[in-house]
Amino acid sequence: MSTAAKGRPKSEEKKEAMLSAAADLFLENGYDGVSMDLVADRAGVSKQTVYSHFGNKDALFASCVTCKMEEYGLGPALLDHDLPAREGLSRIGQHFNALLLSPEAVRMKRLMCAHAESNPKLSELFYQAGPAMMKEIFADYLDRQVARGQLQIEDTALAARHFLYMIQGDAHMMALLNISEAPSAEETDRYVESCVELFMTVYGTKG
Amino acid sequence: MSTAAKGRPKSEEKKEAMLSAAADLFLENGYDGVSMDLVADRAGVSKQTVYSHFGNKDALFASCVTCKMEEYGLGPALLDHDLPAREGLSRIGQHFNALLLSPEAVRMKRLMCAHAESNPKLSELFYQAGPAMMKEIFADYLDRQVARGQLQIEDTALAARHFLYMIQGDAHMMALLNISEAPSAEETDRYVESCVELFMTVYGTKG
DNA sequence: ATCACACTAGACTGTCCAGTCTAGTTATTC
DNA sequence: GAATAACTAGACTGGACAGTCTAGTGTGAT
Repeated sequence: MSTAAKGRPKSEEKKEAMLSAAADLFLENGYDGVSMDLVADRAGVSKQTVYSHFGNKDALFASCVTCKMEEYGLGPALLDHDLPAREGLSRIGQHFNALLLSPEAVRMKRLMCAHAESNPKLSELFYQAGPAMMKEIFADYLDRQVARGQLQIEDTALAARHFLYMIQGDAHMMALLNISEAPSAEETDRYVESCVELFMTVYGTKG
Repeated sequence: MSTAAKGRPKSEEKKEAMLSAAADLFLENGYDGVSMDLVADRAGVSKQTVYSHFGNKDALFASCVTCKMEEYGLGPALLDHDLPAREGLSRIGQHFNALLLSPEAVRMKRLMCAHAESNPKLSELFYQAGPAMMKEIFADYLDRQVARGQLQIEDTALAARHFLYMIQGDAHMMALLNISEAPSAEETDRYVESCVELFMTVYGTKG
């Protein structure tokens, strides 16, 4: 039963170097823009080693995505349930926005869109670990605020979508499309605040 | 001055066949997934003719995008300025949503995202002719409704963003990522209506 | 009729790249 | 120290494909 393990074991260190190099390259240059030779080179490893660990390019790509998704999973500690709703929403909105606009997240989304047709499993993975997860976490937050009497919402899942999708707005679209004169951080902040305002008008408790 | 035009002129018909074939192929298979041989074949034309009309693959791609963008430009006739605001918004929202979810629009956006880094000119073209145009048209619509006393809005450009980006929501994200169990048409309709409702709560004139 | 150019069919070049193979080296276990 | 398997360096195969070239055939303007 005990794992036999005769001979030299595969190096976990090298595996990580390969994953990290490959992820960087894929995010920067896209799937087609990266050759296995380049990955091997960048990871300081021979090509054969890449194949011995991952089998083929597709599998390497999939491993990179899975790995990145696990990294992202650790992020939802930024909810402060005890703040007044308006401040809490504002903080969440700003953080969420910053996450969406980070170069890595933007590149990841581009990559997932590009291969959604040819590789729907990966884009589904991305959707579940990203947008769907965020939606769920935020809906829970809203539930708590309703319980605290800070908000008045019938369907918190629906309200969560209203808020999260509204907040993405122009800034996200422009980042995704790499538009040159993107709105400044201040403009984006102000937009987020306007969304919070709007949300509170609709879902805030009166008085 | 008059265009000299000696010899046989280039066939406009063939040019259109090439553009149409290439656009279909690019939208279906992405830039890297299409070879010039395939385009020539599909257009019923020899490869040399493709090169003689477009010079190289990049230029062909650019022509396809420009062409598609011109097609899309003709769409904003669906605004009925005389309807009550609630019905008008509902209609616009539904149309806008249907447009965003059409397979062609989804593929175009994927393509533009994928090449936003390597070809920002094209994605900018897309942004201007697509989202930016829509935003402008819709803000104008809101201005009119404010003038008619149907809505009460300080900043119509801001309100337009609120509405249009909120409305995209999950359905658009899932279409882009090719998620298998997309929401049904009824669910999406209901979501759009909920956005209209929310918008009217904030920006509708009382009583 | 003739010039000029578009067009065709297909061969060809050069490059890139996924994936394999080889021969030798190094680390790990028993 | 012998067996085993990971690893390296680099050559190699085979296929795809952008772009060019050639030689010949339409086709429209003057």
